[in-house]
Amino acid sequence: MTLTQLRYLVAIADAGLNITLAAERVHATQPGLSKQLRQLEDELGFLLFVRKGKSLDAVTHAGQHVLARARTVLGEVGNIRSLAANLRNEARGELRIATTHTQARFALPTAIAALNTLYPEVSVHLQPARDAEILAQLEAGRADLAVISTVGAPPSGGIALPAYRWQRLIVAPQGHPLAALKRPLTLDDLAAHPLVSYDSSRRPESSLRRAFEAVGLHPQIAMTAGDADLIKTYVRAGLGVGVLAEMALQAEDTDLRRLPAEHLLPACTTWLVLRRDAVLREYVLEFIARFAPHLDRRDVARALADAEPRDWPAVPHWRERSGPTLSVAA
Amino acid sequence: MTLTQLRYLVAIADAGLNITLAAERVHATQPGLSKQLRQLEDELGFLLFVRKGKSLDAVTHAGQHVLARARTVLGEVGNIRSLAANLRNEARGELRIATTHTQARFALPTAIAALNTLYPEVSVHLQPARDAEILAQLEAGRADLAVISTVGAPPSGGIALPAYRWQRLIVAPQGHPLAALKRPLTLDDLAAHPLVSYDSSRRPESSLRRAFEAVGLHPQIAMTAGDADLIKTYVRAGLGVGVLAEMALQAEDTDLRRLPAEHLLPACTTWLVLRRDAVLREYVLEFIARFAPHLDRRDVARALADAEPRDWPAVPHWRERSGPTLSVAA
DNA sequence: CGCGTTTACGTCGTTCGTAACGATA
DNA sequence: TATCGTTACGAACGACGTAAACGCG
Repeated sequence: MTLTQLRYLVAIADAGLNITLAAERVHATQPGLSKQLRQLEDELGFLLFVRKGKSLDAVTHAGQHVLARARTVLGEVGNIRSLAANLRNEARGELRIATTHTQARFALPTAIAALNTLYPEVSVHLQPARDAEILAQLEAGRADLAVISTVGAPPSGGIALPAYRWQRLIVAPQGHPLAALKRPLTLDDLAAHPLVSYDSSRRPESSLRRAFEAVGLHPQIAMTAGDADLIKTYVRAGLGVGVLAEMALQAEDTDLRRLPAEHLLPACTTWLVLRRDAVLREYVLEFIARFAPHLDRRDVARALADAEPRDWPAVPHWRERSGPTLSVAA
Repeated sequence: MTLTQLRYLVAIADAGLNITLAAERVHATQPGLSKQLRQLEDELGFLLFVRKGKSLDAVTHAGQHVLARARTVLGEVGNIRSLAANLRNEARGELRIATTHTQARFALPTAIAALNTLYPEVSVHLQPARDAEILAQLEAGRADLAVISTVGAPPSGGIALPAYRWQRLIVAPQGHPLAALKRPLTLDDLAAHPLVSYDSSRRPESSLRRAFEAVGLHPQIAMTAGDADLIKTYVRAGLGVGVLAEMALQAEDTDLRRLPAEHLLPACTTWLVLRRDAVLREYVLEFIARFAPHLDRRDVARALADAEPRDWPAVPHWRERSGPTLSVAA
């Protein structure tokens, strides 16, 4: 068993059992991977993949276990490398962030821009994914950092640092009946119109649905998208009333009427999630400091060491996020 | 970085920084280890050991971290190998048990003998150590299993399975004043005589000392040993009154008078401690089933998966440990 | 017929052991 | 002087890439 074999193994798994694709990703040739895989299987004495003809068809049950172990092995090897790179003050590296489209588009840019000026040799890789996949990406080692939002408790499966809190906004095109309301919006008002919101509100446990169901209402969700820009587009097209994150409404969206919904929908918290036992490169700490400036660097280090959540300083609201970091944006 | 390099690295650390000794243990040559170590250091870009002249003098601060990571890497690689060996129904293997002399001498033999008849090709390796070291051995991966006793809570740092409970006995030579007592023994009686007991009772937190100090007494400990046989020998020689585990007094010790001490000293629990996330070979589960027959095999598997202690069935007392397994002894 | 995997083969790099050297106590 | 680590060298192994063959859709 060699580290190369394990690396090839997870590359094949991550490439969807396509050896040729996996070979490209690890900068090696396809026969090389095939051979190493076979050797590993020979040494272990059982098949890691089920073959259908010549192709790989599925991961064996035993293969699942081996894969999981292999991932932690490679993770720890990566940790050793990070440790070394930190000691060496190595400026190059990469930062893979798994997150939602909303965060990537509206919340992360300033912090990433700031990071880029400080560490121009660090290549940032944003991996947009659906909520459920984000933490899986993190745990599988395909991301160094996850940025994800919840309504209540922090996400489990990693070390969660609270970044900021935010509210949802209701947006309607000018001239829409709701836009002309003189009184505060109610859930009944909303339930009377088709809604346009995020894909995640399709899930029955979504906080949007639950807010309605708590008072016996059933929202009519006309359409969902993963992307706030799409939501805004369809709201403009008159498809319905938009429900989206306040970060997603920018200064130039003057044609949309923004209706506060703090009194209707619970606040969300956006979390930075790190793998347990991960050694972070210096620039990752720098990024965290930019993205969540209210967190003391030592608090972050402690959270990583203790591997247990602790009491954090008050989490700022999105609107309160201070100017200095914002002005760094290119 | 290769697995070989990491294996050599921890071998050198475990050999007390003696490369020659480490080379023997990994069945390789000394120049080979030297070279691999240097290559690893070159790749990481810093020294793992501080050199004094040509010899290794200490582990670098960074080296400590790398060592810890390397151990978990090798542990996971071992887990993969165990997984494979289990699937293959491999009968060969080794079982390294870190434990105290008392357990090794009086509690483990029947279970080990039973294991040996079932799995003659498994070589059992007993590693006697002092209490504090035992769990360290386990966590460093130098043992597969720890057997250790506590008075109260289970030991932390691994998954603890309760094996059995036991009491301490007071032993005195025939003719000793205490041996002639007609009434139950008191702590005052004991405090009046020099005691001979285990090394662990030297520690101020030892349950023996605390039992005395709770009533304002200070025992006079004449001598300690790690070894019950030594304690018995010195009790016979008249050095003092012995305080030892009930398992240590056997049928042939007719010349010693045994005085119950349940009412004076708290009961002890002996635990089987496993590493978290360890893949156990089949024969280890078999051994556990022999040594702690009251534990359901599925409970053990669950405890390993959940990694959290749960409620165990009633833990038997040493005297109640059933006959069937005892009769298997060779 | 194209895509993807396996097989075959030649080259290169690396590891490993032996042997000699060097330093340290 | 004995012990332990380093350097040097040669042999053998193993990994890798190229090229061709094989199956499958």
